[in-house]
Amino acid sequence: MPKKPLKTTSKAERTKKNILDAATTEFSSKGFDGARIDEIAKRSKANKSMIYHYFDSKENLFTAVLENAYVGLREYQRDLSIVGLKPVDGMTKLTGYTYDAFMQMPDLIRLLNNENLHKGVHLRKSKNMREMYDPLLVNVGELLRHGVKEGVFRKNIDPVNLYISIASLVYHYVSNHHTLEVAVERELMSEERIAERREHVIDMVLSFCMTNRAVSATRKDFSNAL
Amino acid sequence: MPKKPLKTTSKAERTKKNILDAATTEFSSKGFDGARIDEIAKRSKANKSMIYHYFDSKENLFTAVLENAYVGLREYQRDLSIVGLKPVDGMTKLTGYTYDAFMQMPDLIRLLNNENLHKGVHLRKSKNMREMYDPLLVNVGELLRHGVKEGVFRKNIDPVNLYISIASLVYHYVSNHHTLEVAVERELMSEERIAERREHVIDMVLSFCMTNRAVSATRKDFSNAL
Amino acid sequence: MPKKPLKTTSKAERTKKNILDAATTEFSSKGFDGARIDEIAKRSKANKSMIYHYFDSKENLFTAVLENAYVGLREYQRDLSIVGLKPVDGMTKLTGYTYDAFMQMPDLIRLLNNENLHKGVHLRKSKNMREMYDPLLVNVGELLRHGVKEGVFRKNIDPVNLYISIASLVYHYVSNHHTLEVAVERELMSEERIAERREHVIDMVLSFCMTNRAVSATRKDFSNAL
Amino acid sequence: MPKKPLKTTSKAERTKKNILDAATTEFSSKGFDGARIDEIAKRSKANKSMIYHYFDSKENLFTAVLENAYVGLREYQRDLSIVGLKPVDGMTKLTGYTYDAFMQMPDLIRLLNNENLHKGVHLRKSKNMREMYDPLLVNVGELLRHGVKEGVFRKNIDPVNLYISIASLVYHYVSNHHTLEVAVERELMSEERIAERREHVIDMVLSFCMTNRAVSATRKDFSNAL
DNA sequence: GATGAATGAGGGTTCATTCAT
DNA sequence: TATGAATGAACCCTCATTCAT
Repeated sequence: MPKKPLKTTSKAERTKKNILDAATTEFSSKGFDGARIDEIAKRSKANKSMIYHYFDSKENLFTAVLENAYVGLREYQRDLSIVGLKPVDGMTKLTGYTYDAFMQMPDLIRLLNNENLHKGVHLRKSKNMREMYDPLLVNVGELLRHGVKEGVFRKNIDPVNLYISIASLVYHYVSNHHTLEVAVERELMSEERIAERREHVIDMVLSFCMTNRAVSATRKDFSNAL
Repeated sequence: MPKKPLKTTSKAERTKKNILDAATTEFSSKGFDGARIDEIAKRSKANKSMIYHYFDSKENLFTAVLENAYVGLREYQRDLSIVGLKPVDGMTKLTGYTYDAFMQMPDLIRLLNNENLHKGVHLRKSKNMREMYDPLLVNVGELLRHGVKEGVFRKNIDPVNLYISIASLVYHYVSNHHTLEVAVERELMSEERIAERREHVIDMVLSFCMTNRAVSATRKDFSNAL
Repeated sequence: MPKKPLKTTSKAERTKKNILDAATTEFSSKGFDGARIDEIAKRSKANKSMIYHYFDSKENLFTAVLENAYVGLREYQRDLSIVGLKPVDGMTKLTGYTYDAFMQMPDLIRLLNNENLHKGVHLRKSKNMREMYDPLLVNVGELLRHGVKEGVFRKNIDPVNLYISIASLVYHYVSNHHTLEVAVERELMSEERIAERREHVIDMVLSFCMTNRAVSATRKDFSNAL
Repeated sequence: MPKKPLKTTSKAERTKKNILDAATTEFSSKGFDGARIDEIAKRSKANKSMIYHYFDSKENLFTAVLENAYVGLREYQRDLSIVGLKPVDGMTKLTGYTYDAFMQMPDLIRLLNNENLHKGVHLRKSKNMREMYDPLLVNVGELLRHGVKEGVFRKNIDPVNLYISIASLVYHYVSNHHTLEVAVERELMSEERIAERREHVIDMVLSFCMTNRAVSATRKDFSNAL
């Protein structure tokens, strides 16, 4: 008779997980420098020393958090299947899916912003992350090639820049909505606005890629917006 | 013969300016929480107490820095004239100009990221900044209207979302290039890449706005990019 | 056999106690504003952070010190028994005992002076202290009533004012002896003077209360004192 | 023809006076360590450097303030005349007058408390103050002698201790009313209470001095006070 | 005599990290 | 593996004092 049940996460692992979760919340809401180990300990109900036992230092903990969040994104992205779709449908789905992904992961966005503030040191240090290719990037390339072959997408589109643009259009809206709201004097995170933005981004990406753009018939009239 | 030269900024003002400059560097490179008052003092060659004499608190100093950088951007933007230009030329110039502006102001971008981490509290608190409308936003609206009237731009484009998109395409590249570089395994801030990106962004904006897109004939061939 | 000895105060409690003791010395000798946390840390051999760990702030530490000293006084006072004594004897004992108490607690006196400088904010904030009635006050009332009933004490004496007077006669001598010494050009804290003062205070209180004052036959001759 | 009018306080003197007044307020309300030079400068509308010009240091300024307040008290006391009064009337007047004096000078009381906290260093250092004899002390001695000669006052009363007692009964009430109020749960500084206390103190002093005490017929009934 | 700018030591407080059990 | 106590460097901020004009 085994002492430990097989399929159980050990107490140790649970503690570690709790710490990681608490750290994710703390780091993403306060940034690396604003985050407090004490707070992470309190929130994870772990003893402070445990954090050092498992993660050695604040820096390492941050890296672990970042890695973890990154994996989450990649996993989310890998759930998307565009096989068998026509290029336009694929691009639409891909863009929308990416949009949804980031909308659901504001934590990751804040972590990445922080990482950029620190010039990407943690990301660069982590072998895991460097080796984790981005499915979005691969998919964009794939779709572009298909689309070009079928004549629906323009030639000469740099997939890397397109990838960056899709990410930009999606990411920036979540990342900077606080300051954007002040500039545009409009609330941006209401359900309606979020849906509108989704349409807009897809429209933008397709307009850019397609040789003949089919304008959505259902589009709202913005002629009096400003 | 006057004792004092006429065009002298007072010593006090110079000190204040030095502090503000040093603080801009420090805050934008380390973020609010990572920034050190001691470092600002050292860099500005001012005594630490002077900082408090002129700015009362770290928080206030940050607000002053943000405000100052914001004003810089607005002034830069106001130098742009699109009067008399055709809509397409205007939009091209506007987008390119915005791109250049942000490329030259990485500090501001980091400050804004930080401000978003803190949910925009400083920005919202500052009456000055809230009242400073964004020329880009106004110009985008203007251009869209003209373009629609002349039949070169699509109807039904939301100027606010377009404004956000232009900002996104430009801002994100500067803001997140460290993490993007890891993802796309490409160096992004070389002169060549920066120029390429500029083209790309303009292309994207025009593709989106125009009814009949004129594809740039000189566009590079990216078919083997990935 | 138990691993831990039974009567051990935990290490934490000992540290806390050390801090409180050191703080009492520091606050009572320098006042709230003159007291230095660094000094308290040094004297208590505790790390400065421990002070904040246990007491949160200088203000709270002061309150704790005051409370602690107050409790000390009340405990001292509660040791006094006047049951069964005749009113005059009781009043004599009570006054003398109070005198002795304050003589032994110059720290408390300085703390109270400081508290009065700060308008009693700490005292008023502390529920504990507000609820701690003063045995002296109760006893004075009791004795007066008995004495009046037995005809040895005058009617119409306000116990509150009498209480205050006893406290005044005792307290002021300890509290202000430095300036008094300059005014009267007499050293006041010698054993002899202290004893003399004790007699004087008791005499004063009795003179005030009694209907027929019995003049002490052994009283010194002061006719050439000045 | 003189440049300066003779009987005018010069601007310099006025500045000095303003500083002294502001310093008195500041020191008496915050104590030596709690007082702020900046605050004194602001309140006196003098430049901070002027304070150092006239008074050299915070310490010296405090001494000047104390000296000044002391002189005020002495001057007040010197206005009292008891010549020609019968001993009992004289003692009554003297005590009442002292009571009134202290009631009007809470600032001085706080300064003296502070001085005692600092063990009287400033007072002892000031030759002026050490040489300023206390009229109260002289008068007490005088009255006692007359009273004894006329047979209305007891022999064997130590004038120094009596002097201290009168001061105690008066001073403590003003000095410690904040903490006393908490202890006796009674508001102490209302006009009525102040008047009551005055009666009480006089009664106490006379009871102590007189051979045959005449009990005031108008005395309130306190038998239910507690 | 008066002003405004500057100085530097140090004050209260925080926080990542380690030690002892 | 886990706990609680302790550490020490450093952080933001204050304040008495001085300098230059």
